[in-house]
Amino acid sequence: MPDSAIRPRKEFGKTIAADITHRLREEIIACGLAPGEPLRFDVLRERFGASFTTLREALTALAAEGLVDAQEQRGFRVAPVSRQDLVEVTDARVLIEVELIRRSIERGDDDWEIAVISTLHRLKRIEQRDPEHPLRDPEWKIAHRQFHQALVSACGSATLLAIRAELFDRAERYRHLSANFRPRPRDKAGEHQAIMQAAISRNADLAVQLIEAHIRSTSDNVATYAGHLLDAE
Amino acid sequence: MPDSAIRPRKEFGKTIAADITHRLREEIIACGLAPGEPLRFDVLRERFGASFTTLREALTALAAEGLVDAQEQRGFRVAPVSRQDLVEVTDARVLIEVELIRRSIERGDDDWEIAVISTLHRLKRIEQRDPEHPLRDPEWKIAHRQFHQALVSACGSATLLAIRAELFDRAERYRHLSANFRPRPRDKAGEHQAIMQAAISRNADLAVQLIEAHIRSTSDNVATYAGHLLDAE
DNA sequence: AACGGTATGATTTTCGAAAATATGATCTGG
DNA sequence: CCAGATCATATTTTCGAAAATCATACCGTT
Repeated sequence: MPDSAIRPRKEFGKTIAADITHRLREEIIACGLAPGEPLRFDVLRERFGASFTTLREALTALAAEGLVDAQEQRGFRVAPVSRQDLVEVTDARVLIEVELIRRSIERGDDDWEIAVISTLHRLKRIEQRDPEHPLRDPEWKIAHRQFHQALVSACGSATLLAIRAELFDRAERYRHLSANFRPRPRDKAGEHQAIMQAAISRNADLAVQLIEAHIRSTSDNVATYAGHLLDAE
Repeated sequence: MPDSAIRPRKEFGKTIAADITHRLREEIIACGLAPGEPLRFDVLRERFGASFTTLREALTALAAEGLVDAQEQRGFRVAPVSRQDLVEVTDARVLIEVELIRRSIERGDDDWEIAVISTLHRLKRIEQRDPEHPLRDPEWKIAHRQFHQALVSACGSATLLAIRAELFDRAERYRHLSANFRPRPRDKAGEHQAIMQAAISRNADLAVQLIEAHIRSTSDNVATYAGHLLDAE
């Protein structure tokens, strides 16, 4: 008999701290918490319904991921954004993602091909349904993330995948930052399609070239349309 | 008047949590806490003199760095070691360090050259003094770390430097693991000297080649002399 | 004896109060 | 009127007790 008739305290079998970490991460990436904004415990306590120490644990984890800035004895704040940081994240992503694509193309088996094709398929479906503002659609965000994840998933290095994931999150925050000012999304569907085809046909050089262009053009877009937000800090 | 006549509660103006994080990191790297060993709070509480939540915060931070393994609802343990992990860390280090050396050689100014030369000088001094078991000498460890840090310090990317630092720590733990079984340290002094010269003379290709060989041979050494520790887990 | 379920003890996880520290306002002497 | 010290308030940081969860030994049934 389910005596938890009142309500489930946490999302899923995890700890509350892990749950809060996840929710805070999403909120920071989506810029629901603005870059540089102070993260006061009273406010967080009310918003997330957890105690001081649990929140502190979550913030510490996010600080290690580069999404939160811990200022000793003076609390936490959302990691600030800057042109320099955007350039660094972009460069690091290119360096690592290019390497992982190469390895995945070399090592990927049938399951990998299936994952790449099916995640792209789902992404295109969602884009057809509502082609207007993809970043505002949580489903699109997840599908987009999963497609790029699938591309590199066969690289064979959990270590590099973890690093890649952190950089992807940091980059996604910048995309959100510019989403409100960008007039209209460019033709991402075509780019994704081309990347998929290059990967599946094991054309590593082409895939690498396309991925690098994809990452850099996204970054340029952010710099163009959110530039005024990057200098102010 | 120093009324803290009893004793200073923490290392330095930092928070206790940050201090514990630092001490725990050092201890794990030095294998004072063995790979895979459970990290029970009662034990840690006694050893480090901090409360549950403070320790929890430190462990969470180290989990994000890959030195601690967090098992939901079942506590923490020192991150296990394995051949696979050693290979991953080595590969990731080569990928990143090679890139950072290139950038540093391209961008490094006079101060960078001075830092490289002087950190190597100090390292050699310490090696002369006691050439036997360098890893057991805390001063050698610090000097060694600072030399390698100096080499890449001019790369211009704080993001990549942070990633590099984490990987360096994880690799250093493997070095400690094999230190007890390695008959005698190979000629690291010569290797460091050659790397320094290649860097200062701006011979990027040579420096990259030497660094890669340096990293890989260290890793091979670990696999050879600590192999029996890597399969057991 | 083997199996499944239950109670017991050990351990982790969470909480809110209390201590420590920073921030900001007020006062004093120059 | 300004600079520096002093106090009051706001906020973070730390603590140990209490709740939740997991591991294990025990017991009854087949």
